[in-house]
Amino acid sequence: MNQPDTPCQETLHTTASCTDGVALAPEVGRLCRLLRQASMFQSLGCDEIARFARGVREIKSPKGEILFHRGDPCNGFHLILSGQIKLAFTSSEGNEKVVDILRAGQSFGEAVMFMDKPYVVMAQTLADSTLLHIGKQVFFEEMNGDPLFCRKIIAGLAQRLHRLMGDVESYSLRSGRERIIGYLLREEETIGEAASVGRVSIRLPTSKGTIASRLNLTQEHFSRILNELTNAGLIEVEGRTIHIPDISRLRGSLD
Amino acid sequence: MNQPDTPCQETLHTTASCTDGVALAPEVGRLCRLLRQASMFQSLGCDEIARFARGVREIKSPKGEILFHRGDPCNGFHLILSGQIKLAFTSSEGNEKVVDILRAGQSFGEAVMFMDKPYVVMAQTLADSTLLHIGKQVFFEEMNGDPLFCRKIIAGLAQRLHRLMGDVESYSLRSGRERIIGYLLREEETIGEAASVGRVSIRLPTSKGTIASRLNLTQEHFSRILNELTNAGLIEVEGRTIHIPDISRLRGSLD
DNA sequence: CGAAGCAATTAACCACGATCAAGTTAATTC
DNA sequence: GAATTAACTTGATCGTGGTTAATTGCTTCG
Repeated sequence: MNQPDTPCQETLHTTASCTDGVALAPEVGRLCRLLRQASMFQSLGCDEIARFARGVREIKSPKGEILFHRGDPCNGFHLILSGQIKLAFTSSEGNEKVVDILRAGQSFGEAVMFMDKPYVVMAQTLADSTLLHIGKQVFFEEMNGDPLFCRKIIAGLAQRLHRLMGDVESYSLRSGRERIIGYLLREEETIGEAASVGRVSIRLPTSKGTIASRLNLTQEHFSRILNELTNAGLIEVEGRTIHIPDISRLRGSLD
Repeated sequence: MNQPDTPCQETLHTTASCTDGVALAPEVGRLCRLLRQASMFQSLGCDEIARFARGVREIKSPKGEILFHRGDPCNGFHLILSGQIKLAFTSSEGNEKVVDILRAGQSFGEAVMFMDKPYVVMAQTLADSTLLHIGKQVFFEEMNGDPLFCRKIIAGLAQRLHRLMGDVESYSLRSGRERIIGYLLREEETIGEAASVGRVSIRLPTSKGTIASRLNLTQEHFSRILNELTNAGLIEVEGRTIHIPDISRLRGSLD
């Protein structure tokens, strides 16, 4: 189903040491720029970030590649520079449940790293992607002296918990239709411009099947509900693009 | 449905200052003993814990009382000293979904506290309970100078995330029957002695309806499945006590 | 002691959403 | 541009689990 499992990895450290001591500076500058994408690194100075260099490696991964499976040991976490990643459970019967779909700027795997347990989900690229892998060793060392850095990490974990709680809530007390509408509205909020009124369009970030699974629905059921919403005049489907003629009406259809 | 919402609270600080400077010492000793129940405080010395005193208040709450509703502002977190608490979502139609059932030694509300957002769940006592409320102010101050303390908090959050992921997994790819069996096995593990073989008995921590909701089932469905399992000879139900004649057979029935 | 209230069980019925099976686009590859 | 595969849609059918409602203990309380 997927390409063979051979990520083309190369550590930033290696790249730097190939050139020489002097050439380290621009490398650090790049690392600095890249890591700053994650909120937890934003408060750090370039000199502090430089200390991460030896623990960071860059990963370029084509679409469909599996970054890790459930059960694999975890020795760091990932930060997405570009592309798209899905996290998913896979049951013994082969069923798959997508837990999250992540984009550039987001990170994953921290929680597991802090627990010294193997991964509970698998991660797979949904598009050609480049990511950074930050090794747990360096990371832990850097945490020890820096409570502010710790605070950032805590903030990140708390936010993730919050999101997951939202998922649990919608899985357990919202219908499929409600979950889809909620998804569209949220997607519009994050992608679209502020305070959109009236007509807006959303491009789905990946295949409908994957999004369906993310919402705990089968592809078929997802398709049917999209059809219902179309018939109700709430949306117009055009391939991967969803037009919403009147977003406030869609919002209103939730209650 | 419930008693009026008037928790009988009293700050440990107030209690201490009623007596006098000298009487503060034993109070701190008690606080020390109580807080140490939570893993995040275990690494702290009594002198450090003493600094929390002004931010901690003790809450005695009768069964059925609501500690907070969704939407209430959060200015600290709770540690259960005795009793039992449920966390639950409530939908606009009045449906309730129990997210977790917590016992003495466990804490809740940290994640929300770190995010400066209102509660997303409500908390209600399932039995007469006593808890400590630790104010966010003191807590944050104490974190600033103590990376090890931060590490403990991170560990706690990571663990909670892990648990929640387990819930999401079971909600989305296990059947009701599987979830119940899984629950019984986990309950046996935490309550029962190590490596039990053969016949064991479990006393359910609270009403079947509440546990059903925790497992994303209705009370009726829960009852039916318990019946099925009984007919299959896998369990024997005796009120709130579940006897398991052969626990390895129950385990085996999962695949 | 009986009334009231709550927890639990049981049964009949129903619906949401899954499964299975074709069929249709749409995107790749040769 | 035909061939192949993946993504999506549509329809028929089925089943898990929800809904409703009646019944039976089991407390609690007057």
